[in-house]
Amino acid sequence: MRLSRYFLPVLKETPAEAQIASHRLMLRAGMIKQASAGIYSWLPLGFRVLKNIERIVHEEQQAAGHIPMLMPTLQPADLWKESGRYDAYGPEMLRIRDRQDRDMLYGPTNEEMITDIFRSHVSSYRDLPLTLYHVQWKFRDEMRPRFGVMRGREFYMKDGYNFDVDRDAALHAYNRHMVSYLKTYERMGLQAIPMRADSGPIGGDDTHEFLVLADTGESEVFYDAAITELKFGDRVVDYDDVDACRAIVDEWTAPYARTDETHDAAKFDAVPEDRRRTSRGIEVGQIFYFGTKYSDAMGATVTNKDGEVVPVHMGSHGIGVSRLVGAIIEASHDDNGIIWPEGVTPFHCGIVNLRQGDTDCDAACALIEGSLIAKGLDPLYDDRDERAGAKFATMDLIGLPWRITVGPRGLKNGLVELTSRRTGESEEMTVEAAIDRVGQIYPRG
RNA sequence: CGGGCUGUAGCGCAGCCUGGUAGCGCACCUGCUUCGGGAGCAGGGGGUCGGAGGUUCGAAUCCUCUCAGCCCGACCA
Repeated sequence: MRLSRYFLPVLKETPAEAQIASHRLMLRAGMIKQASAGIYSWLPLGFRVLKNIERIVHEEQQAAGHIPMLMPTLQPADLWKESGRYDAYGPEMLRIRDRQDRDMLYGPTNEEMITDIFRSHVSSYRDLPLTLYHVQWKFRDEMRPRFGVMRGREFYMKDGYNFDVDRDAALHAYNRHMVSYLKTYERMGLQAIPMRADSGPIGGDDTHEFLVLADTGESEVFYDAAITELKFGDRVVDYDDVDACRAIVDEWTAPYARTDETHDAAKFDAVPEDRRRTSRGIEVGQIFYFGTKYSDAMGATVTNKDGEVVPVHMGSHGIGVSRLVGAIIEASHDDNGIIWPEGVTPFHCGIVNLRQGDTDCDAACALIEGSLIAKGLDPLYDDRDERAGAKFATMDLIGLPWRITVGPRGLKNGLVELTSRRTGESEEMTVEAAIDRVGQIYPRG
C-alpha cells in the first residue's frame, strides 16, 4: 500500500477524551473514530488489526476442531424469556421493539440462540461432540463506557459453545478451549494468564479468565511468577487427545493465579515469597463450563447410548476481539507510539523514502515494495512528499515492527537501513539483503 | 445511576468573571526556500460559539431548560 493513496488520518495532538495509552494511540494513529459513547468506527488501519486478530482466532479455533458459523446481532426476546435471562439481564441489555411490536434485543451473547439451533437439529449422542462458534458484534449498554475499545458498548467477540453428552466430555471441551486460547494469545504476541474466575451472569461451576498484565487493567490480580515463565511455543497438540489436553491445562493451572474476585489469601501465602506478584490485568477472554443450565431450561436433549433422553452438557467461551486491539497496545507501546507484535501488525514493514522524487530513491523503494509483495507480504510505503522527520514520526506512531529507510546518502553505496521498532536498532544492508531479512521474519507471509 | 467537569474551525485551546458581533497553535490550500527525526517565510480558506427559550438596544459571555461528551464511584468481556 502506498501511503499517499491510503486513508490514515493521524493526529499530532491527543484528543481530550482519551485517558489511557491505547485509546490515545488508537485515535492518534487513525485507527478508530468514536461514533457515540462506547461505539466506534474502525478506520482502515484499525480494521486491519481487528481482522488480523480475528483471523488468528479463526485459525486456532478451527485447528481445535471447532466449527465457524454466524448468528445475527438482533435476537427475538422470546428465547431469552425461555431461559429466564430476559428479566435477569437488566438494563445492560439493549431492548428494541420492531414495527410489529415484537420484543427484540441486540445480543450481548448467544447461549439462547445457539441452544435453540442445537435443539432444532441434534437429537443423538452420535452427533456429539460439537463445538460451534462465531465472531460477531455484541452490545452491552454499559453505564459508563470508557477507555476506547477496551470498554465499549458495542464490541466484537468470538463466542463458542460446546455440546457434549456428559460432564467428562464437556470438561475435555473446556480443556481443549483453554489450550487453544493459550496458543491464540501467544500468536498475538501476548502473555494472557488463565486465572480462576467468577461466573457472573453466564452462570456455571468451572470458569477461567485470561488476563493480560497491564497497569491499566480493570482487575487486580495475584499470581505466582512461575506462570509467566510458561511458553506454549511450537508444541503440536492433538486436540482429540484427552490426556494431552488435560496435561497442558494442569501445567497452566498449577501455579497460583487469581483475580481479586476469587483471591484466596491463604493459598497465595503458600507461594514462595519471592515469586508472589500483585498486578493489574485486562481480561481478554473467558471460558465456562455450565453443565445443563441452558439445556434444562430450553429442552436441549440428546438420546444417549443407553437410549435415555438426557440434557446436553454445555460450555461457552469468549475472546474479546475488539478489546484485544486495545489490550495489545497497552502491553506494547512506548512514548512514540504503538509497537505491533508481528502476528497482528496492520502492515508487515514500512518503507520510508527520504527523498521523494529522487530517481534512485524512488526506484529502490518501488523495488523493495514490489519484492515484498511478491513474497506475500503487505508493506506500507510512505511515498508522501514529506520531510524525513514527519515520515519517521508517522511510522513510529502506527507501530509497524520493521522499517526500511531509503535515502540518497546510503543509496550512494547501495545501502538501505532496516530498523526494529521495538529495539530501535538499525542495520545498514543492501536492498536485496533487507528484502530477504524481512521475508525471513515473516516466513508464512 | 449518584457526584464532578466540559461543549468555541478537523484537532488542541484562549475569550465568558466585568455583554459591544470571535481569536491562537496544529492541520488544510497557493507560492518560494528547505529536505536523515513532526521545517521557515509570505499569502489564503474554513466557525448558526452543542441546541431551544429568556433577559438586554445588543449574548460565545448573564438566566432557564435540554442534548452530548469526559472524569470519580457502583457495574462490567
